Formats: sequence, structure tokens, C-alpha cells
Amino acid sequence: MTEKQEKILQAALQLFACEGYHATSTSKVAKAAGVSEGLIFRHYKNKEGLVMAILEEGESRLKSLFVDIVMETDPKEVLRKTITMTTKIDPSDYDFWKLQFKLKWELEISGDKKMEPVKMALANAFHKLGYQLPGSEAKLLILFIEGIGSSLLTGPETNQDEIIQLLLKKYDL
Amino acid sequence: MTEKQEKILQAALQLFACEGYHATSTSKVAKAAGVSEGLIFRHYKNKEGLVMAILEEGESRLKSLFVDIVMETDPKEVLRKTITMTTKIDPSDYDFWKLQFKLKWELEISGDKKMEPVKMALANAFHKLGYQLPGSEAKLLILFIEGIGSSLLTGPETNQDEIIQLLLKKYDL
DNA sequence: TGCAAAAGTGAGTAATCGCTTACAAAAATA
DNA sequence: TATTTTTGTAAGCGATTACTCACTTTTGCA
Repeated sequence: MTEKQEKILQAALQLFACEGYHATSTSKVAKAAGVSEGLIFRHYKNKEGLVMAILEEGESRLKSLFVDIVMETDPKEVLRKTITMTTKIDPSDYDFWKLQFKLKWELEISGDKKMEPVKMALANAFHKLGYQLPGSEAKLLILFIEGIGSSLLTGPETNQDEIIQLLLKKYDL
Repeated sequence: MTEKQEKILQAALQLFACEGYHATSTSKVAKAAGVSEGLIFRHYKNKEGLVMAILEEGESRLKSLFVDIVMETDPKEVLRKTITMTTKIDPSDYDFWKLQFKLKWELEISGDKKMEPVKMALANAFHKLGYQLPGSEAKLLILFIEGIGSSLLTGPETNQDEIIQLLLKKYDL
């Protein structure tokens, strides 16, 4: 990966995440990256290819958050790690996570499939702990995670800690 | 309101909700409404005015959902009505609610302030019921509601009922 | 009925869109 | 070093964008 390629991805991520996909033109990206516009199309074929490259490049960030949960065997730890998941997100990665939400609604590109292993791990954990509806419990908890992530990325300052502590107590953790 | 004005609002709502704001051109709206493009600007000044008119026109739908909760005095009923809120949404209004979410992420126009009275009612209800952290409890529940709404509008078929039943049980309702 | 205001049209605007192409510089390979 | 390949640029492409304007039709009211 060339230095200019990195600049492009970096500028595009920031602009897509802040202004949105359609509101960000390729010329804007080029200008922000200090690069000729044609170079974007040389490396990424088209605008869609650019955003896909960003998503692929960020895949590792997704996995690093999830793998810790999926690998955990202790069911209580699975719940605890899931609930506190958003606190593990590096603020320098906020743009990337914001982009995930934006794309979900603007382009209806959903990263929900990436959450599937987490959901399975959760359902399994709830089952082990004797919950009556492990599948629904897992769905509900994931809804919460998405919600707290959303408010973390949109809100000005969000004391997610208070809510997270509350939820931990509700699940006896 | 003229017949053609209604057609414009109706077409714009459907397109904005399905394709997104920036992905929908004014000429598309005009074509879908069976109207000359100039008419849009006569009535709504510009594209932003158009989407604002849609939001204003839909305000009643927002209020009708919330007023039932805010007016309720029995704290348990406040919780029950909040949790089952999304089941009261008319499927013909899905486009409008979808637009709310889309605008939140695409234009960062958030309708969260509209939820504030509900949050207050919830906090009050939790307080009456002896919960230790009424404010956080209210926040948490609203996160769940938004999550359920989100999955209701994005998912293909969503058995929200199961999750709603589960939530009702968790709050002893 | 007359007439002004409102509703509606369609052709037009400059600007910007995503993208291509012809070409030059740099890097890699031989 | 010679040559191929990759990286990068600048100009410009047709199409589309949000929006305007001169104009006609319809409507409401004295």
C-alpha cells in the first residue's frame, strides 16, 4: 500500500463517516488526501470500490472486538464482555464505527452478519445459565449493544458507564 | 393543501425513506409525483424545505404515539405502554419512521428531543416503582425501544413480539 | 363577470457529479 | 543500464444536480 493510497483511505473514511457517502464527492476525497482525483479510480475502480476497501481494511477492528467474546467459555464472562464491549472501542476508531451505522441506513449495507457469532455465543451462554429463552435474550442484548454504540457515536458526551453498570447488575454480573 | 402538493410529499417521503435523502433527486420526486420539477421549489423553496415539510406533516404521528404514554399516571402502565409502543405503529407509517432513522444518520437530524417527554415519564414511573436509578433505567429502556424499532424497520420479518414479551417479564408486567 | 393571486409548467441555468483518457514520473525487474 | 510495470497527474467527458424564470392555467373573491 502506497503512502498516497493510505491518505486516500484515511481521508475517505473521515469524510464518509462525518458527511455521509452520497454527500462526499470523489473530488472532495482527492482534495482532502492531497491527491489527483484520477488516482482514486486507478486504485479502487470506482466510488463503491473505495468504500468497500475502507470496510475491508477495518475488518480487523471488528474482529478484534468480537473474538474476545466468541472465544470465551465462561457464560457469565461472555455476558460481561458483551455488555462492556463498547468501552473497549478506541476513540481513534470512532469514525470507522460511525461509518458502519451510516452505511447501514444510507446504503442499507448492514454489518449485522458480522455480529452473528456473537449472537450465537450469547444464546449459548444464556442457555448454560438456565435462561428460558436464550435466543430472545441474545437478540435483546445485541439490541442494547447497538443502541449504546449508537448513542456513544452520536451523542456529545455520553456517560455510558452508568447504563452499563445498571445492565451488569440486571444480569447478576 | 393541493392534491399535487400531497402527491409531492407522498412521493418524496417514499423515496427519501427508501433510497435516502442525497440519493433522491428533486427530478425523481417530481417524476414520481407526476408533477413538474419547478412546482416543488414553488411550494417548498428548496430540497431541505421539502424534507422539513415531510417531518412537520408527520409530527402528529409522533405525538399520537407518545401522548398515550406521557398522559398515563399508573407507573406500571407507563412501562407497559412504552415497551409495546412499536406494536402500535401502523405499517403504512413505516416509511415515515424509516425516514426518522435515515435522517438521523445521513443528515444528523435527530428526533431525540421528541422522546424527551417519554424519558421523563419513564424516569418518573421508575421512581414511583422504587427503582434505584430511575434516570438510567429510563435511558436503558429507551435504548431498547429504539433498537426494537430499528430492527422492525430494517429486518425482513421480525418477531418483535417475542422480545417484547421477554422485556415485559423482565419488568414484572 | 372581472381580475388579482395562487398553482402549475417546461425550458433553461451554472455547477458539480462519477469517471475516462492521454500522458509523465517513478519503481521494479531484467 | 534498458525496459516493462506501476503510480500518479491534469484535463476534460457526458450526465445529473439543485434551482430559476418567463410564462400559462386555475382558483378565489369583490
